[in-house]
Order: sequence, then C-alpha cells, then structure tokens
Amino acid sequence: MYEMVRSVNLWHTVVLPPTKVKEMTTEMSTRLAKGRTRKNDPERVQADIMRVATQEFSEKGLSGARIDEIAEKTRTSKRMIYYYFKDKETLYLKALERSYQQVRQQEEALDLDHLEPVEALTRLVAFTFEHHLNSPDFIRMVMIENIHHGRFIEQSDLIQTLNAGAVNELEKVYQRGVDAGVFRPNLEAIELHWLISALSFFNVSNRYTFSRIFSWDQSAPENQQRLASHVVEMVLRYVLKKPGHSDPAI
Amino acid sequence: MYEMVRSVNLWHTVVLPPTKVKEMTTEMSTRLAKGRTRKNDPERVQADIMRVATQEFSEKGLSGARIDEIAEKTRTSKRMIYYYFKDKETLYLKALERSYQQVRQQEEALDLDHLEPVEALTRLVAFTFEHHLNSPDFIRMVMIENIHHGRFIEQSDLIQTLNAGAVNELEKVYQRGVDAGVFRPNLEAIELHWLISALSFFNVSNRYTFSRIFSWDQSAPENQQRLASHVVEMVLRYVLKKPGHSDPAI
DNA sequence: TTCATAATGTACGAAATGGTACGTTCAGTC
DNA sequence: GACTGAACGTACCATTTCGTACATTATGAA
Repeated sequence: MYEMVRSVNLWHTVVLPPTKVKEMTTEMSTRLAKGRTRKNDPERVQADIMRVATQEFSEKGLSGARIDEIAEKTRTSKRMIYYYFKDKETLYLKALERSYQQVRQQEEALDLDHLEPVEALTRLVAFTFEHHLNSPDFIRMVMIENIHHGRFIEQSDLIQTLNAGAVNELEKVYQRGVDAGVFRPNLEAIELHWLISALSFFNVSNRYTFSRIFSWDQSAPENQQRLASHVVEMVLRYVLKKPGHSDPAI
Repeated sequence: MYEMVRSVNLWHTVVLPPTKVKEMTTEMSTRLAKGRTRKNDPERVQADIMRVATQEFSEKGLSGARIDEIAEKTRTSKRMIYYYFKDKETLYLKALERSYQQVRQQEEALDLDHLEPVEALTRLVAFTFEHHLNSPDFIRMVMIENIHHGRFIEQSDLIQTLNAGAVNELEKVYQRGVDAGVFRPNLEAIELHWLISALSFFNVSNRYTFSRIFSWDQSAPENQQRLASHVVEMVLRYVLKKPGHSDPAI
C-alpha cells in the first residue's frame, strides 16, 4: 500500500510515462517489487527545498508564501520541509541567508585592486547597479525582510559576517583615490556605500510603482542605460575633487 | 439578546465604566431601553476602518494583515468592512490610495516659486528627504505594493493623477536654474526626480537590513543628519554647472 | 546479519481566516 | 405614522494552512 501510493505520487509522474502508472501500481503493491527502491539523498532534498522556498518567499513574502505550495513544487514532500527546517519561519530565515550568500559570492568576483582609483570606482558603481538589476529575487527578499523590521536578519550572524567585506573593497578604492589626490577626503566609506546601494536598490525595488505613477517605462532598455549613466556620474561627481573628466552629456 | 450582546461588545467597553456593564446588560435586554439608541454615522465608520486598515496593511502587508484584527481595532465590526469595501483586496487598494493622497497633500504645502533656483532645489531635496523620513507608513505601503508587482496601483487612476504634479514642481525649478545659467542643461526632470526619490526612499525602506548588516545605526540622529547632507550635496553637485558653493566638508 | 538511526511518505487535525446569511435598527420621505 | 432603503450586528460556514502522528524504508556500523 505504501509503496503503491508513493510511486504514483512522485516517481511515476516524474520518471515514467503516464500510461505505465496503472500496471506498475498493482505490481508495486506486491511489496518491494523488482530492484526499484527509494534513494536517500539528504543534500539534494534540502537544496531542492531551499531553491523552491527562496523563489516562493521572494515572490509572495513570508505570510504570502504557502508551505503546501512550496512542497508541491518540490520533488519531495511537506514532511521533509519540517524535517529539515523545523517551521516556516526557520525556512524563511534560511532562504534569506541563502540569498545574501549567493549575492555575496558574485560580488567577490570583482577585482579592483589593479585599476586606478577613478576607473575602479566607476567599475564598482556600474557593477553594483547592474548586479542589483540582475538579482531581483534578492532585492525582493531584502524588501520583505525590511517589512518585517529586520526581525530575522537580526538572528543571523552569518549574514553580518558575509557583508562585512563589501564596504572594505570600497574603502580601499576610496583611500587610494584620496592618496592619489583625485578624490576629496573626509568621506566615510560606509556612507558612500549607502549612496551607491540606495540608487542601485531603488532601481529594482520600486520599478513598478514608479513606472506606473509617472507613466514612464523605467524598465525600458534605453531608460535603464540612462539611469545607469546618471548613477555612475552622480557618484563620481560627488567623490571627485574636480569634475574634470569629460561630460558625457548622457 | 441581540441588544445585550452588542452593548457589551462595543458600547460599554468604550463609553461606560466596566462596573456598569452587568446592570446595563439586563436592563438593555428588555428591548429598546431608555433613550439610548444606535447612531448611524457612515463617514465616521468608513474613516475609522480606513485608518485601521492602513495601519495594519502597512505593518503586515496584504497577506499578513488580518481582517478580523482590523475589525477588532475598529469601533465597528467585520460586517461593516465588507459592507463598505467589498473584500480584502479592495480595502487594501483604498488604503493604498489613501496613503498616496495624504502624502501628496503635504507635498503641496511646499512653495518654491519665490526662491532662486539653487535655494529652491536645495529646499526641495531636503524636504523630500525629511518628508519620507516622517512617512514610514507610506513608504511601507509602497514597498508592499511593489512586492505585488504594482498589481493594485495599476487599477488606480486616482494615484496616477495625484502624482503627476510632483515632477512638474521640479521641472519648473530646474528650468529656471538652466535659464539662469546655474544648472547644466539636458537633464530630464523625471530622472532627477528618480534620483532624489531613490535616496530618500531607501533611507526609510532599508534601514533595518542596512543597519544590521553593517553594524551602523542608520537611524541615529547624527547619522541621519549626515545622510541628509550627503543627499542634498550629491544632487546639487550633480545639477550645478560648477560646484562653486562652499564645501560643507561634512 | 542485525540493528540503530537517519530519511522519507501518508493522512490527518486544530486553528485561523476570508467571507456570508440572516436579522435588526436608523433616518428620511410620503 | 407607515414605509423603505441604508446602516449595522451576530453567528456561522467553508476552506485554507501550518503543523504533526504514525508508519515505513534506507543505510551504515558492529
């Protein structure tokens, strides 16, 4: 009985053609038929759950996401979600952590040390802007977490550790620029980071309302390019000692 | 029976001291006692519901908010919510519209026409920044709406109409500045508005995660002041033809 | 092989939740 | 005063939703 139901629900629908279901079913009900057995694969199961959960939470929020729906979209069952993740909130926290982790990984690919300060800063800002643009799920998770007053991120030491390095990169570039006499002094790296983040984040987080309110298709490629230029220009103008470099006039 | 229960649930708990409840109850159960009668006050009821609903939705989101809880915090009943607002989503849309309306009202108080361009722009940016800071509920509603892909704001012509004027103000100031030779030309008012909005919005929307991640108390008054200065400075430097005016050195 | 424990599946329960059926009262009009 | 539609209240229902009890299988160690 157990074998039968499980086979129908999971395996056959995935692995076997539908026409086979009926005959296999009866065959299977004779307990432990053939060599076909269940495979335990904890890592795969957990990864699968995390993948789906991240998607669902980022799309619908903590209260909007449904455990049953997550389970359905998974190759495993609801039982397994609770087995590995305790409850809905823990699952959400893990998904949040995963989002930060993935983003941080990509960020680390950026290597600025060999570039001169102005070039490095330009690169950093442009990269951040585009990177946010390509990580809407992450942006949404952060939005959702802020709706929850950061109640979950507070519990996560992992996330804090992860992002500590982000400002350091900027700090190094900025300091090199100051030393070289091209950046004006007395700016705080974290505040600079705040400014860059704000512009890049808002571009994704508020695209729907902004576009709608001003009847302006913010997502249109030409507008995205203009915005990207604006952001880069704006930060540079703010940091540079003299706005000497060419005026791109957009 | 009906009279009794209603009185206990709503009126007495609000209007009368608790000790009076018991005796009034029996008294009331003799149908239509004394001159005490129900008052119909549709406007008040609706306003009351809107007030509570806005609070709840902005705090917990569309799916997180509970109709029962909204009803409880109201002076009226759940029945009235459905009577006036059809269903949860309609109520949410109305709350969203209300949020935009209120914010827009305050914005209109700003009168920039009599100021010279630089002063006017400075004022506008500073005002926007502070205004957002003082409207966290509005910010949250917008965040939530973006989580929903702007699905509801799409249905609202009201909101679009409301905000059309916001960019106009900026446009006027900018044009005056260009004509006076103090602002550089070829910038789009809407894109300028986008930049100002991004910085002001992010300051509120992401305060929790940002503070947590970088162990930096963004809400601390001194930091808020520094950020405000940065934002104003940044926009001015971007728009001004020459960054001639004093360097506040933050 | 035996056995212990980890991993997995099924079915179900209790509470929460959006929404409604049904009734009563209010307030203005004739 | 009678009447009518708007305004309001109570109790309830159907469904959803998180979570769990219980049973079974997989897998590695002794």
